[in-house]
Amino acid sequence: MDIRTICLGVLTSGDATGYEIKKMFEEGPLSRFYEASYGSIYPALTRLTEEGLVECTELAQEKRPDKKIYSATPAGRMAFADEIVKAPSRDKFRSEFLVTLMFSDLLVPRQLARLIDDRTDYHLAQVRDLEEYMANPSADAGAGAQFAAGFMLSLHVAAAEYLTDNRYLVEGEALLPKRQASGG
Amino acid sequence: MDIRTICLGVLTSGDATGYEIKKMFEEGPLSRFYEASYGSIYPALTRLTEEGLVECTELAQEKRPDKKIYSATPAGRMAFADEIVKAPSRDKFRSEFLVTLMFSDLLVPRQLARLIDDRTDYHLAQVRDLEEYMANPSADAGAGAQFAAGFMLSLHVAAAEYLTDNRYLVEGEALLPKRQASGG
DNA sequence: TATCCCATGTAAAGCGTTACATGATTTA
DNA sequence: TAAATCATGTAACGCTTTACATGGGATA
Repeated sequence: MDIRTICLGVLTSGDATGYEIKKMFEEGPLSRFYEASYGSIYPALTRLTEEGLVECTELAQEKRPDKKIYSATPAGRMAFADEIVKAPSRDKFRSEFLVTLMFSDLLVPRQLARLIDDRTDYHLAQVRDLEEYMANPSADAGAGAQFAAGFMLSLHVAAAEYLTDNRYLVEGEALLPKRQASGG
Repeated sequence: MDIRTICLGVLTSGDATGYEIKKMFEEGPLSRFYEASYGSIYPALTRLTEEGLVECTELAQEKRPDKKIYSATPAGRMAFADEIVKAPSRDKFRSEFLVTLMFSDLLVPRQLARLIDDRTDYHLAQVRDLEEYMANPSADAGAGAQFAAGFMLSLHVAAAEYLTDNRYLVEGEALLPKRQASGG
């Protein structure tokens, strides 16, 4: 599913400008499992308009570019409904952190400890954010958004716990490479 | 970190052909958090060779293309060591599944149930695979590879559990949209 | 006899980001 | 006075996939 389709889906739930859609990719549940830049959002909206899947109402503003408010057309709603019933593709996950850990024997103990500390803090920060979100869900958040947020929350909890409980597996080796080799 | 750098890292741990490197991206721990096709691997190896970071020994074979065995040079090892100490970029995670769930009100209950069933099965299959890997680690697997596999295992366990325990949150709404709206 | 495994590689196309261009208003 | 917010958009570049090209041997 490309950014264009996600934009269409967002507009199916309510009118928005390109700027506001960018915000949704930066904050809120969507930001946890999708990213998009202006360079993909604005061209997507232009193309969706050309294809008749969304409509654009321009709102004149002084000292600023006109605000372009997009909304899904009936054709757009149908096109998105057709997309959403398709089987979703596999999750794409790419982790430089885990690659780095696979080669952690090239790091000195202090670097490795710092790496794992930082990553643990990151997951815990996500946990805090998501718990706050779950406690005070935004008004427009449906059951799906909350479910997705809860899903991500459980992953971040698991990640932080795993790192805390198992870091010794790599740190032990980093601390004692010579000793282990000669101690057998 | 691009595919080229990962290839260099793999060759730092042992000689391999392009075909074998592709296998590592399809099986083993690396496959759980990185993907790569021949179209990126072969050009990467060519470029690494041009830059003097890897060396190539051709092994003549009958009725098959010559096997090209690549190995990291001292310069390559140093270049990779420099890369690996850099702070890894944030994990990239993109989930069409979660996007679909955010719009689950557009699905009929049977479609939604099927979607969640399939995804739960997928995570449980990954759990089985990873548990088997952890029980019988391949000979070349270092502590880092096992740590990474354990990390992914804990994520898949958490995902499967979350789906099982919380699917009612979205399925309840899909089953009773009219009733809830009129039930005050 | 069909499919998978081995083994290499290229060209085109897709999808996206980054950096640039513009500029007033509010907040720290 | 520096930075963030609002607000749009384009062009160049980067990275990767997909599809193509080639073809024998082993396995089911």
